[in-house]
Amino acid sequence: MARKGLNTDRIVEVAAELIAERGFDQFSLRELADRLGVKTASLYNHISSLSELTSNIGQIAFERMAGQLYSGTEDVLPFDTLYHIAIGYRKFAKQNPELYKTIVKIPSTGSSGLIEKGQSLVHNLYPVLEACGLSEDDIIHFSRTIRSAMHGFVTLEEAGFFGTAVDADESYSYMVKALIQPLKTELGRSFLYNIKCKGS
Amino acid sequence: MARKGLNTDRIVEVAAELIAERGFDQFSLRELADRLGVKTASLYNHISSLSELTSNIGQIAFERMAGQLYSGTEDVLPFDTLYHIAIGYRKFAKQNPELYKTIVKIPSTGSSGLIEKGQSLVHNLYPVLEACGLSEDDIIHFSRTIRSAMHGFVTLEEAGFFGTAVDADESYSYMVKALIQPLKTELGRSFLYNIKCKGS
DNA sequence: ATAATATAACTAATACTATTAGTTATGGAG
DNA sequence: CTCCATAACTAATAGTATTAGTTATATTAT
Repeated sequence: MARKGLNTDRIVEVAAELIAERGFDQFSLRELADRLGVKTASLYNHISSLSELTSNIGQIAFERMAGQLYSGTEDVLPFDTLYHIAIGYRKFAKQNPELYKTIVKIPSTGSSGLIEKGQSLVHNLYPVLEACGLSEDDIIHFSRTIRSAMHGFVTLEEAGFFGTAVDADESYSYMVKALIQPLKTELGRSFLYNIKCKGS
Repeated sequence: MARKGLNTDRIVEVAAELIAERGFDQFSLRELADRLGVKTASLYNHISSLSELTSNIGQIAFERMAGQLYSGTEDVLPFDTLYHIAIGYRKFAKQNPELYKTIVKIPSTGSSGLIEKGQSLVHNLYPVLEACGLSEDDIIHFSRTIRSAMHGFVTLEEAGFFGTAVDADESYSYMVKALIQPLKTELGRSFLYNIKCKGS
């Protein structure tokens, strides 16, 4: 009964480790407790439920992603930040498929912490988009667009919805450029504004 | 012990109904069996496992979506098919959130039936894209791009990742046009080809 | 029409799951 | 050194999917 010095952070950390190793679908509190050298019920002194724990794991997944996305981002030319984020996003998802799956499969509790961390992933886009002369609303629209595209792509790819006939790397590159390229030229931006001014 | 005339199709149908009503996370074989007036174990005469059942539900979700997407698509001008599919996709996802969630949360078995039905959702795009003069590869790239964008958008929106400050309808409209509009003009298409010819 | 066979639905049991209540022992604060 | 909070425990509950084995029914062949 000696105390193991357990705390919430350590539990979340080891849980993430376990999910990364064995897969989200295989994860259970029993296995987690085993690895922590403790009985299952003891976890409840530090967490309130499995779904809360899952949400916390999703949050640290986002945090790690953000860390990886923004490391060495200072050297990079402002505009290339867009590409940097887009490429890094999929890279992380491919390197940590089970962790990313956790985000996808989180029960719909609408955890505000998770949502904030998810949104902050593309925060570095904003100054660049401002510099392009996009309005506040357009910045939101574009941000949602590229997040949707990135998230949708890695999700569909991981789930096997893309065939193998055509290289997925190329498709991703195509998609990212189709979204970003127009921002780079006066011509493309006028295109965007045109879109904005037209009715639905 | 009188036979209830049960079969796999009916089970899947009622399961989908149950998920639509009570939510994917609340779904269980017990509740399903109850509604079918049968004991849980009896279901196994018709299905082989829960995950197989879930995959089947995902398939009929895709089928219904395709049905809704392509109903009255003959009247529509060829090019507007693109918009028609994009708008219909999100419309279905919003009308059947729990059913769509099923697709998202399906265990990663890589069911080939599911994958085919998912891919066929955008099949009607192909002739239109061909008519635009896109190469075979570009058609695949574009198809993956718009599927990613649509799927990502409805998933993130449903999960609450978009704030309420800016209307999501507008964002979706923005996204769809940003992807499709370039195909409509010689200028935009040359833009696309340009993208294709450049290295990554 | 009757007998044989396949199988739908059943009961009962297994092995898991998360979660809660109540107990014991430990580490730190006063 | 004592008190108190609480970490870790044991034991139990209610739920899950799944399997094995039994019984009755419906269909098929004779």
